[in-house]
Amino acid sequence: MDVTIYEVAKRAGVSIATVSRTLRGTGPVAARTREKVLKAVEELNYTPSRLGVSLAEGRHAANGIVFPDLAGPYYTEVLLGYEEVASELGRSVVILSTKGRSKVGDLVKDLAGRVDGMLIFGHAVPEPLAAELVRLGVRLVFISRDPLPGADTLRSENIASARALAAHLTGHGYERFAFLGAPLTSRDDVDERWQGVKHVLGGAIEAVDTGQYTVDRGFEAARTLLKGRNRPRAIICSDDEVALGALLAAEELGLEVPGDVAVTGWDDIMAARHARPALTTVRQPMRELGARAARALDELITGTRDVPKHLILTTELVIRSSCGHHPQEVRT
Amino acid sequence: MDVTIYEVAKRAGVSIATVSRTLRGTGPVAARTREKVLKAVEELNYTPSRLGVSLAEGRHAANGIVFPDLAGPYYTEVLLGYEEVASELGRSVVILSTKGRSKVGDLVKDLAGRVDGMLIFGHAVPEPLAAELVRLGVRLVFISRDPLPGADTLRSENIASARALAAHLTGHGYERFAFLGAPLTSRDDVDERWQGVKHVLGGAIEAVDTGQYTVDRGFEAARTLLKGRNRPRAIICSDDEVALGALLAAEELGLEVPGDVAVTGWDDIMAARHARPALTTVRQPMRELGARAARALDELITGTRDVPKHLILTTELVIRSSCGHHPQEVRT
DNA sequence: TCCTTTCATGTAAGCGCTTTCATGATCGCG
DNA sequence: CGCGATCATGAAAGCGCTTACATGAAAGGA
Repeated sequence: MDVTIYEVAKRAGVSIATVSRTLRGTGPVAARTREKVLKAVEELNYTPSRLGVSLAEGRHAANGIVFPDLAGPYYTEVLLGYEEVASELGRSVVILSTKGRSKVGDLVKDLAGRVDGMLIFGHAVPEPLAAELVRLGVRLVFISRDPLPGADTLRSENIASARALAAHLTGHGYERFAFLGAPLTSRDDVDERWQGVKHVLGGAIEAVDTGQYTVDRGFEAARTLLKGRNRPRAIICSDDEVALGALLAAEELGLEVPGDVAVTGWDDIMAARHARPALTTVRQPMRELGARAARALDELITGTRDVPKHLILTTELVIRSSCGHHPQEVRT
Repeated sequence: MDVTIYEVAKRAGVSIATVSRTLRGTGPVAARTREKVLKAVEELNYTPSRLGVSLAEGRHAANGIVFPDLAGPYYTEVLLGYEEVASELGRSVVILSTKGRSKVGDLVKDLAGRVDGMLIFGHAVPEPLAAELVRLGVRLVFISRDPLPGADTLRSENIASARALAAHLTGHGYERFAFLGAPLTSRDDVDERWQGVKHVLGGAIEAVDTGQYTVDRGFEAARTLLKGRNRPRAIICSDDEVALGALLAAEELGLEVPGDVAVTGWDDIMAARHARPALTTVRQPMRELGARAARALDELITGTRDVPKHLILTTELVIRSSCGHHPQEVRT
């Protein structure tokens, strides 16, 4: 990768401006000259340096994405949608995970210096840093976060689907509930889910902290809960991973799901579909989230739009067997 | 992000060389001068342009990764391990998916121009392009691919674990087998798995094509197979996703796993653990693969090593309930 | 034939940063 | 006191590329 435009120009017997014009199609080039240039390019196997192009153009042709941790299918699916659209738009995707990293501020700013804009997940970046990035004029789209002045936000709908989920469970006749995976911050996705189910179930539901939204933490908290004196008839979990943990706990304690205790999740990840019983959950349009984020960012980067936008994508209740028996069981 | 080193230099009343020296610690700077520079940096909120630094240094401080498609937990886990080590080494990670993309060659070369080296999965990149990248001097590590002159390769062990898996199944007394998910290319991971089990089972096993290694394809092929006249007693699957499809097929046909038909997978993804029955599989050290790839690439990039290396990481047979009953069942 | 327009091409100035080398000042040693 | 070494700093040259603007040639129209 050591050939420069100067060598191509010399071999073709033209100026570097003509080489650039030929390759980029930005100006007139005589047919014969064009042939000479393309021949030299081929012989020398020349590919323009991304660095040189980006510096000269003043743009990186790249998008950043910052997430707390890629572990968990939710983030992966969003990344997939994001990368696909970014690539269609001619941009690379540079990733950064912040979990367990020191000097997050430096890492994020370094990333900002490499890309034309960034997608940031919820609270992967602390509030003061988020505000600073906005102030610095970085083009930003936040996912699953309250609207922030100067940046786009994008999230999935939580409250209505949480209400629908809770209503569905009451339709099974259950009267005592627990919400596993209490919200860690206010106004984030999980808090909205909690608010939604609490709206329907009121005093019939209590929130139980898991600390993190992982299978292991879900398992531990559910085991403690199910061994207690006040065992809920149904456990509504913050997300599918916590729900998978709850399924494991029920299994270990010899409890039937949904016969003894119903369990629901959120996200509709692969493992939720393949668990037995298959999890009733709420499907998030994760790829769509990523794709929409990439398009929103494109508008900001190209200057097509400079007024921040706040989008909410719909979610969908997915009824499977973990919440209870249904008169007409369908294949999951 | 518009502040340049010239503005900092002007405000501090020094040259840009002194600003650079101060920030990078590459040469002597008087204490008083240093204070003036740092003050200016703080007041102007200056962060060096990644582009400028990279062009001047002649290095990108970034690693690339090319995969066929991120869908499926296998790739995600590798990416996690890779990104973590790359970040420790002060490098960003730029991702590229090649599935369904036209002009893969251009995309990959563009990526090569943005990074100091790349990790490429198996056959995400066609053979001629792989050879061309090597010829161009790109620092490369391939995962799950036969040794290629001039590049590192890294893979998980397949044959020995496949043999162990097949031997375990014969220990259950089964005599008729199918291998679901026939190899698409020779000498790749799946081919090695097939060779391993065939070595043990010989004429007692036949390979069945799925076309792709997905749940849906596994489901279709397994349904056809299990409805046929020559139903195997055990299905060894190329990977966990195909195996999950086979579980679904058995379920739909009212067959008990492992009572009527045993099923095994490969990878040990989350969904394999949470399926019921939980899948017997072979655990790939996916994160370790990614981490090792990042370290190998670092050696090539820094020039610590310039002789290609070929590594094989061990895999581990994980016995769960899908292969048959065991005298001492353990929690999965 | 002359003038205007269009095509084609090259020169030069950046884009933002790093670093080599030259220079001046100061300090220490003989 | 003079010389050599060390410290501190700035000027200049790139790193690889894009593109505005100037210039010459050719073509077309009056």
